[in-house]
Amino acid sequence: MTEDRIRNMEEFAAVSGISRPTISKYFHDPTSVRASTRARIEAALERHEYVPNIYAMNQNRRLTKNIGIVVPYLADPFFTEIARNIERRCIDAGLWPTLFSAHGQQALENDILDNLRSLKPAGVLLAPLGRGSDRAEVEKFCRDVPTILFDSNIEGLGEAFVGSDNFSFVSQSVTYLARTGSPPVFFEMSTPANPNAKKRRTAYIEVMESLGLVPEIVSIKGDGWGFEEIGYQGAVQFLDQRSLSTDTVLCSNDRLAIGFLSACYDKGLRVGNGAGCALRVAAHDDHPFSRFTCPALTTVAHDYNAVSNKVVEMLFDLMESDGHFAQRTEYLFPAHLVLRDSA
Amino acid sequence: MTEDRIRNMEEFAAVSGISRPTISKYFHDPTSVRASTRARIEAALERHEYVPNIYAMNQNRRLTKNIGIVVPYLADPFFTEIARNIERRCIDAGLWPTLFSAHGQQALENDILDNLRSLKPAGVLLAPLGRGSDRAEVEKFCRDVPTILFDSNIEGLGEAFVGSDNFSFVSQSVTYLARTGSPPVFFEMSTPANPNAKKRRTAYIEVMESLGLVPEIVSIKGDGWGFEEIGYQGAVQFLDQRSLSTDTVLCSNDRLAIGFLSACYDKGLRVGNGAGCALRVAAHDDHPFSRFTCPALTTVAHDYNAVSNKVVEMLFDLMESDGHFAQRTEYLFPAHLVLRDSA
DNA sequence: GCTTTTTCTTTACGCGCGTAAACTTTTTTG
DNA sequence: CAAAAAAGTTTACGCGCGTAAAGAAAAAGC
Repeated sequence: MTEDRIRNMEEFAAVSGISRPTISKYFHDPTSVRASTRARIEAALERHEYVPNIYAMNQNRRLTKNIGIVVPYLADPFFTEIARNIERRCIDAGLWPTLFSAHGQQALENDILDNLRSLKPAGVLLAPLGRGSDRAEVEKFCRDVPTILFDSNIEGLGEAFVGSDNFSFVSQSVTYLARTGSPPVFFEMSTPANPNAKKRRTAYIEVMESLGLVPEIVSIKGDGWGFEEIGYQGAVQFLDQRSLSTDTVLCSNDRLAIGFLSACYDKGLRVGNGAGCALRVAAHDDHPFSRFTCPALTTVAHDYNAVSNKVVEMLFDLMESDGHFAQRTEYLFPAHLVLRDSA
Repeated sequence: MTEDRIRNMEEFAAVSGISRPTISKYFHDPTSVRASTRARIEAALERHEYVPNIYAMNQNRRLTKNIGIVVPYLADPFFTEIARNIERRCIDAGLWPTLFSAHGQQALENDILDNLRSLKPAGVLLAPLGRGSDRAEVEKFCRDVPTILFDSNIEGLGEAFVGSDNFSFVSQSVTYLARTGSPPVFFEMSTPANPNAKKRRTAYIEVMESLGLVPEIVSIKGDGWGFEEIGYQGAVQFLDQRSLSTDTVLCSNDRLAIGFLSACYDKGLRVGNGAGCALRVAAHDDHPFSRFTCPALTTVAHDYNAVSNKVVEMLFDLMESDGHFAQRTEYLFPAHLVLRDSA
């Protein structure tokens, strides 16, 4: 590697023997120049280390290669996992993804959308806070920036929505539980941050009734994103105050169940299927830690791969459609039951 | 809000009645202009929505307001938590933090450092993979970009290091365990990714010997960042093959302990202090989920706040010192014992 | 070999803002 | 209130690159 440091595209054009506009084309899309030219550029690239200045590149380009990924709460391994998948696919496609977390706060979500605007992203993948989102702000953002919603749907916003089918979750857990023992009560937060929770409640009622069973819901108080703690406290109350009408509990999501199981353990209640077990507990999401609860949690799993694949596929379509689809579409993926020891 | 959309600083200068260079100064630092001028600018800002183009801003500026935060594995809630703290403080200081995760992979860590270079960050806060890092690459990066290391120290790299004092962790856990029951065996991965693990092992030996006890270490195989699974498998082997010489296990970190406890549960071994308990288990880190293990995990906690405060403080110092300290300093914060039910 | 098509070169301008210099206005100071 | 200091205005140039237009060169087609 020669020692003369290349300062800009002009200089690099000089040492490579190719004109600057052609170099510019190359960096925009290497396949857009003739193979022989490409070879010469890449040869020069190995001799003289040079990287174009992103700021100068993005300044005039109508479309950058930036992709914004926004999740509501990164401390939840569920989102970390899905974000990781999406990030990787974007990188592989030559894009520049940036991950943001609203940390459960509306103000932060709004700030992120503001910042994102000035990043001039080619597309944004947004998993909104849900109930906690500032609908007007999100709506304004979606008008200005090509956005695909995932995980939490906000009716009518964004160019498309990709997520899991909440009915599929609940129908599988409920039918399994009802088939193998007493029908479940539904354990949830009374004011869930996430719209999926409401859909799961509705689905629970529907499925129970279709089985000729009487739905029974336990709604616990609690705000914020500390679901495990909320589940724990709720379980303590629930187990203390209540003569159980059934021995089967279906939690709205795994994180509530983690707290619930912890409370059961502390109270000396054995959870599981076998003899000597006082309770069965199941939930939804297949949280990365659910395999390590005591006992291991029976749950219904997202199709992580299908969802993240589809999100990215939609993103690419969107970029090719100039940032706008003729029609807003919703894609819902079915879930699958994961049997472990807790139910 | 008037409807004429402002396209650039020139136009905004016109409608606000202030010259463009002054407007430019204002956006660089609002306090650098006279209060009366600031008021006029901010009044105009409310009438005409205008945000300067970051790309054009950063193009010529010697120093951007970008801050890079790099962690080895974002799916570990420990890093999510500390990243959240740091992000918030940067935002409050008017900086522009961007979070990256190497997802446990060296190639990705290198990619991130490459990208970060072209972001021209004013500073980078780097928690390296550790053993998995490409030392040469990180070293080159640190020469070009003002970097502060945290969590994992790599000797000599970066302008400073901020982390927790591993000796403090281990001395507290070991002395507590030895005082209240049998001395602990040390349960760890044989080839830990993180340098902290090695320091904890050394500290364990040292503390045990200083108490006149014989150190005993169980090293389990396993690669990658799925510590819970590794801990689970390790525990299964350990519990099967081994006649326990002691009933007390000290895990190198909480995530291993989560797996360990899960295995104990599956094997019907009761963990805790009371009568009827077969084992005591403790660990280090105070992972956000440790409160919900069965039983709740006794552990030694990082001083999250002190660490993230110090990291950011160092970052600000670094920016004021033109990106370079005369001397590399290491700051180690003591940990504190968190007593729960597992030991 | 000649024409057509593709690719590259030359030339030129603009993006939105940073910033330096010289000058003017406003504020502070004694 | 005059002088000094501080803050603002005008003017001008540059950053590194995108990109359009016109012409030259190379590749492809027949």
